[in-house]
Amino acid sequence: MITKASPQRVAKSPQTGDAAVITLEMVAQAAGVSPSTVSRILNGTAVVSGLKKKAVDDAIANLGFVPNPMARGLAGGRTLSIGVVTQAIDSPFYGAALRGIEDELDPAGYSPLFVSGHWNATAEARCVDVLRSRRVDGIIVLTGRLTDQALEAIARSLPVVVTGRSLVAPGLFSLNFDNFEGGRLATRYLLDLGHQRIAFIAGDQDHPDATERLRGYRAALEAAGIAYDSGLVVPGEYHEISGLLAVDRLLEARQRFTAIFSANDQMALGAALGLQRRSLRVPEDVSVVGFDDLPSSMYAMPPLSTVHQPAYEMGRLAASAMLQLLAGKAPTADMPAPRLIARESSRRLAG
Amino acid sequence: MITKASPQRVAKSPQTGDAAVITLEMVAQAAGVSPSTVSRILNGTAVVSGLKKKAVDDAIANLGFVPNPMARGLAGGRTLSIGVVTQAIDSPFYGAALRGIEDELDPAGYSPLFVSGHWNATAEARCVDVLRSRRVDGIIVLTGRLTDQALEAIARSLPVVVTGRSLVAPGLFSLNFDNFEGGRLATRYLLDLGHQRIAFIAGDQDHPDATERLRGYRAALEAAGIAYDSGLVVPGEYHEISGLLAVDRLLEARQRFTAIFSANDQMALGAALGLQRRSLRVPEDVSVVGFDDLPSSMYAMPPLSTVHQPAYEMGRLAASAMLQLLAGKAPTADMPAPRLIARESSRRLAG
DNA sequence: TTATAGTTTGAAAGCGCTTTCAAATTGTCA
DNA sequence: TGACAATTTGAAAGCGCTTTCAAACTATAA
Repeated sequence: MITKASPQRVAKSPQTGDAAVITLEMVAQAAGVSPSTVSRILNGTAVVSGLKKKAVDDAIANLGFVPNPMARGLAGGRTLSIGVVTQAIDSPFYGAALRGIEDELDPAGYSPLFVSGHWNATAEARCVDVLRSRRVDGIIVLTGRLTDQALEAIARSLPVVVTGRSLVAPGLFSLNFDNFEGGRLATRYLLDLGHQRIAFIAGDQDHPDATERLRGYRAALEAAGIAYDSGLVVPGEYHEISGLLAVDRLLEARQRFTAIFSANDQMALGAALGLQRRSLRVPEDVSVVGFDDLPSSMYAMPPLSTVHQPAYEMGRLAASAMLQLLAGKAPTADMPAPRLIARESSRRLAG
Repeated sequence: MITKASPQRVAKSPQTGDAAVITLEMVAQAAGVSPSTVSRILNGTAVVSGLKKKAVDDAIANLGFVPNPMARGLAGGRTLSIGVVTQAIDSPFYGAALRGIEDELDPAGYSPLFVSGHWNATAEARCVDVLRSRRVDGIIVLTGRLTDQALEAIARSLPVVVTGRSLVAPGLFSLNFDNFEGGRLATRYLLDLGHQRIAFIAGDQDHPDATERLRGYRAALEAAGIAYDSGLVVPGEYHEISGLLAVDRLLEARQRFTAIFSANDQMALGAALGLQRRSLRVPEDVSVVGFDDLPSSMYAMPPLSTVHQPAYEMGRLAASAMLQLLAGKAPTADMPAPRLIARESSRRLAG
């Protein structure tokens, strides 16, 4: 009589050369203990006598046992995976954050599960549902457009870490960069260089970070006794093209300005290109300062002065906060303060 | 007597408002059939009478049932997740590919699991082990440094799709971009513009794609009857800084050249900066052509001429090939041919 | 010494699903 | 109409782990 083979039986691990699919039960047998004991040792759930512990550890090492996360998840309710709702996985800014998350989660045995929300509340909600259906142990939300209430609701069933806003709720930790201070810093830097007419290319005003940066711009102006001129502020969408268009608008409106502060680097780069198209040199004719300090900004032409936003660090902090949340502790992470990086796209106003 | 609550019981889905954790068994009960029948309908494993099917579908919809992937994975041996070994999740090039993968996998109900190999064979092997321990259904390897044999070995236990090389093996599909043709195209473009002394900034020579691009460069020169001059070829590491350093080296060696072809955009941008530092204008004094066509290259200063490499498309194709592999079909995907994108960083040689 | 409390350990019951196997149902042909 | 094959369905056995519960053992007190 022929019995059908069990489906998808993994043969051999080509890397390690170990035999296939070692189960906890096999470890138990090899160590001469019960499966419960092996599980306890694996999870540190209970005290086990030194002798048995050693026997089990040896068996695990010898057999090359790797616990099956599926089974663990099913039985224990933990999947050792963390959902990450990002906005655009291919954005230079979020990319760095994702790497930070990965680097922090990996040593703890957790794996990130990235999903892209595309700056869209509906899509983000769907992402959360996907993550929930995958039974992630927690969710990290990188900024995004979900409402605070929606986040609080998620936090009722799952630990949540969110960046880009300040929110206090049970089961939720938020990690906010001081965008106001960053905006203020950049503007004051330009003021200190003697610039008085500083244009501002704003980000999407639905975003708290964009509005905060604008607020910082205004605050610095005010502190310097310079009246706010709404004609110098043009809206943007955080993409290069917005920066280019913004310059066109400013120039067509015949605005006078000697410097541009852009709410992010991508728009700053677009603005630089727009200026060059109009035969205005950076920084000789117009100084440009960005925000974010993307890795490539250092190599832009000219290298871009900008407010450094520690995306990688932010990812690490978010992940570490999540780990603390999962451990039942109250996270303590705090974002570093904004720093201005002066490069060649800005200079002292001549005359 | 007090019984402890089961651990981590999810309360309510805040998004949908549905009651918590509907199981297949509850669906079966609601529809008045056995769990087996529900499973069969879910997976299309067997024919089920129209009546029962309708009852089950209704029950699923009413209860808002979402199958638990853990349980599915445990029982069925499928996890509906695909491991993706990428090199740097925050690289502009790979970012686009990852998005392509995500976009293609998502509608099929699969989730990608991204891990970064950091251009390091050992790290990549570890990544594969992590993915295997997570019981992914297949692995997509984006280029990387694993040997062909290592990949073939993995393919013996798991379907594999690999980009950046041409490899034929059972259970494995490879998707290669024609880097040779790309290199040839860029070089010929420059030759057609009248350039004769064209410097080449090479990528890491351990990479087939880098060596292929170099080969294309040489082939174009040869076809034009121009002798290959190794003094015009400088090594690089695919990062901006390499481009900058390469220009320094060329200039310090007093090489004459009117154009630079860089094996990727990042180095091209670095080179442009290096040229500017030496008071050489792009494109007036030196034409620059890159490779990749990163999204930001369009907004570089000046906008960079480059060989378009369809990273997003590549991701989609890789994912779609994986889906076909999983369905037991032989994938048919093929990469689009290289295209040259002429922008402002290159121009006809004057005189 | 025996009774009692405190520890370590194992047996066994799930977690939510898939899949086998056999039973029940339906259809077909003599 | 009965005998048999073909089809649809359900019962039950896992998948590999965690966790409860109670048994077995050890230490302490009377």
